[in-house]
Amino acid sequence: MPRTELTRTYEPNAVEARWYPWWEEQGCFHIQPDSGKPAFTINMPPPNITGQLHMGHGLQDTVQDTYIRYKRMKGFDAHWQAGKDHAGIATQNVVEKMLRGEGLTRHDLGREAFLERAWEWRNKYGDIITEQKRKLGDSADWRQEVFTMDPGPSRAVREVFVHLYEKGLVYQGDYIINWCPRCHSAISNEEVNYEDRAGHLWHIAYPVLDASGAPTGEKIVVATTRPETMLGDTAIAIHPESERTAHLKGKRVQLPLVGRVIPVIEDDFVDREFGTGCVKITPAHDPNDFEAGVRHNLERILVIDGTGKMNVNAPAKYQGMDRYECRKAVLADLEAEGLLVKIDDHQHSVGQCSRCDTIIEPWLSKQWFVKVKPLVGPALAAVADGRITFHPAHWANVYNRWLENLRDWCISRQLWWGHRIPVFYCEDCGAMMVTREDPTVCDTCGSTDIRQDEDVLDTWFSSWLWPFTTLGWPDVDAQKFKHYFPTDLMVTGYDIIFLWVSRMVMASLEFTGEVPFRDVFITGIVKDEQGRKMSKSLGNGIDPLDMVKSYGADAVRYSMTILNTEGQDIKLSEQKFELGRNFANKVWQAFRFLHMQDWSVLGTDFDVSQPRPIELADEWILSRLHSTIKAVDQHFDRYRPNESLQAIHEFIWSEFCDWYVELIKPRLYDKEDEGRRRDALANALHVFTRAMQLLHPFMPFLTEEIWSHIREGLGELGAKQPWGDALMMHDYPELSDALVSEEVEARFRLVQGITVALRNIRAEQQVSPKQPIKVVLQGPSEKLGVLEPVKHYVSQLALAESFELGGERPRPAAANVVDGVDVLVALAGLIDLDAERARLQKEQQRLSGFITGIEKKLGNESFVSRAPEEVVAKEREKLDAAKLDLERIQHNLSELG
RNA sequence: GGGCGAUUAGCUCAGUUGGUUAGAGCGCUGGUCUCACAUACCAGAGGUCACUGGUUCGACUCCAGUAUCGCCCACCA
Repeated sequence: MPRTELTRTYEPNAVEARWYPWWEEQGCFHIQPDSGKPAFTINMPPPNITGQLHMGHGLQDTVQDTYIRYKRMKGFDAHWQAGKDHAGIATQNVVEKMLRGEGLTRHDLGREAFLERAWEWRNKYGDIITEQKRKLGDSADWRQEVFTMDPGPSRAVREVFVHLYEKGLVYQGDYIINWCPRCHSAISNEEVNYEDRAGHLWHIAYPVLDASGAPTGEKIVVATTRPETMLGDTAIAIHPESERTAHLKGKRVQLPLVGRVIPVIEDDFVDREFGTGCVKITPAHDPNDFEAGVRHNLERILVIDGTGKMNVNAPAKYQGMDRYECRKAVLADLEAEGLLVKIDDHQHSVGQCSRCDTIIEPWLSKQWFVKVKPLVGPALAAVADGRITFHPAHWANVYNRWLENLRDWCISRQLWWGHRIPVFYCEDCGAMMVTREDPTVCDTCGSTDIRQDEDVLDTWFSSWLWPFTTLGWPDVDAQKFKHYFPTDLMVTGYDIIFLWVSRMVMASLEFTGEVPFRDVFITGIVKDEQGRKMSKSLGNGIDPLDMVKSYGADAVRYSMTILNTEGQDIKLSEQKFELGRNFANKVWQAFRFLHMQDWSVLGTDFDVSQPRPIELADEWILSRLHSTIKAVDQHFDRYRPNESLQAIHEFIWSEFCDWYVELIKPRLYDKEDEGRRRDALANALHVFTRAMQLLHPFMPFLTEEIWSHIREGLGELGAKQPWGDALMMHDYPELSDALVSEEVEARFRLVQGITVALRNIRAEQQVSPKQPIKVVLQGPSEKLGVLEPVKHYVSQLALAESFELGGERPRPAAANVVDGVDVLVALAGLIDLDAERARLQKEQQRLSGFITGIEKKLGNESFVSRAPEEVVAKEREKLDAAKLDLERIQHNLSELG
């Protein structure tokens, strides 16, 4: 049967381009809700439609796809729910930028036309990121993809808003929110990034007035980092029990530059020690001051508008100035009046908009909020009682702490792109209506003059519903919802535990009564080589698509998986992808070797699913295979896919390639005996195909390619195999405990030990690898008995021309001791006696130290009496074995003279 | 100010419930272009597990404290 020739090294690009479309055509990714299979569901964190693939996806998609493929092969109806996020602010920014290029603003277009442009943009560019994800091999059923602004999720958002409103959990009110003067919108606490900045603390003197309103000459000094806000001050606060400021109680002061007379109030939020002990109060521009204002019924004067400019409430000369321009002006004017008494350098944290980095203005405005307290308790309970488990577990602390301190969530955004708030106002009577369907008449006065709230909802207001709205909720009878919800696994970085994970739990419990997912796999963050976050501004990002092109998607997946050790951030450099490329090539080479054998010997009844253990090497590799299967499953179960892959790597590279393949070569090359050739090849193919199945979830392209060559190689036989066409649809190898044998592995370890000892002698004595050596083994008969049937393994692996068990000692000889067996190499004339002596002496020293240690331990009465019996017994065994080895070493030393 | 994480070989990191005089990859040294693979093979060097106490028969592992680094949270006017 003719076979396609394989490339000399693995070339991933062509392979990957071939298999992805084929999988999609074959429907390999399709969900099967009717199959009767149990569901396994992961909800893919929906990328923004403005998103570009970055290494965070490289990491997280790899983890998710690996689990999806693993579970699919394990017989689950694996559903990786894909979707995309409309990304309110980000998208609106992009579209507005595009408009600016045309010399337009969104206001020029008007709301409707603007939204049309936004949809156009979404339709044109919104799928780029999912196209990129395909390059990684993501095996999602893309037909199921959902967009946050699709009718389904939109209906769900509205349902949820109305539900919460009816329950009193959504309310509107005037509060201090984080305002971005560039986005012209409120944002939530979680969308503000704080950064320590060097600033100033300006000390300003406010003249004190007497009862008649005349200046007493006394001044109160307050300190501020934002002098421009003083224009909106409506009080000065002191601590009620502070002696330092007691004399100011009940006084009034005149606000400089403005002239307003404002009271001194007493409030214990003031820190007595800090600064002068006096605080200026600006209720409209500071959250603390706002609270104080509520307590003391103070006027709230907004002096900055939504664009960051001073408004009509500021004195005329400042009106229209930008807030920072105004700051300068205010300072200059205070200085001129002699009221600026001190300027200190001051380090303080400044909030910035996470979307555009503009400095946030705490700003009083009317917004919609979610009352979160009632949602927190159930969310905490779900983790506390184990319905949800974090991996690693310590992230539950972060989750808990955040929830415990959660403040109400500002959900209204002054944007156009997003889910419009379903609140309607009657223009005639002012009645407010919050409804599931758009009202046409006012339910209070019957007027038809109705206006919808201008604002849209925070993007996260649709995201927090994602695990169930993607599956059809609020239609709780939807097949997908019933079959796939609650989902099984959530994979994400620790940076969005607050923004997303905890909110999904709250929402899910409130609206479905169920947890959204059972396990949360928290990955580290991908950093650059120096541990810095990858960012555009630093230019230190590594583009996953470039890496796919240079090293192959499987290599990227391999490296991201293997580097993803629990709880650690990943320090990434391009070089790290060589790990994956090299391993892919190693697997390829192993297959090339099998591929170039004569497969016609397999006969017509060959069944690749059957092991064929004929001799020790076969039994050993099967035992190792099944030990590996067991380990892989266990590590998957404890959410350590890196260790699963490590185990597979070691099995293939260090065990299959380094030992098994080397050992079956003589059998494969046996011209005389076709049966021997067949058995060796059959078992090797059996083991190798199992290994490909194990590896498939991690490296799908490579393994699929190899399987296709196996299929081709088997010709008509291929069709008879119990597996389908696509490797990815195969069953995962099942563990067979019967094939795991510690006794077999122990025997093989002796072979390995002796082989290494001989190679070591070769290296130390600088004997060319080509030069055959004469070997004699001396030792206990049971050990020699074990070796008897497989001594050809050793002579083959170490190139021994003769190999005697229990023969006469050659003199002079290089010697090594392995597990009580003397490994002696006749090296007449060639031996470097000094090197040999040095090596033996070193070994002697090591053993003596070892023995002393154990003897000390065993000499300790408390150890013997208190340690478990088996531990003591093990120590005794170790001691005996070491003593035996030491004796032999000493004997060999004396033989050297 | 509070919390979390890290500290193990030159580098990047493993080390499962305390019981091996500590493991891997990369790098390094020496030897091999051996008919699957130099993106490889063979052999080897290299660590008082940050520090100090404690618990224990026994600590890289558990406890307390210290130091250094990193991250998160917080209403430092």
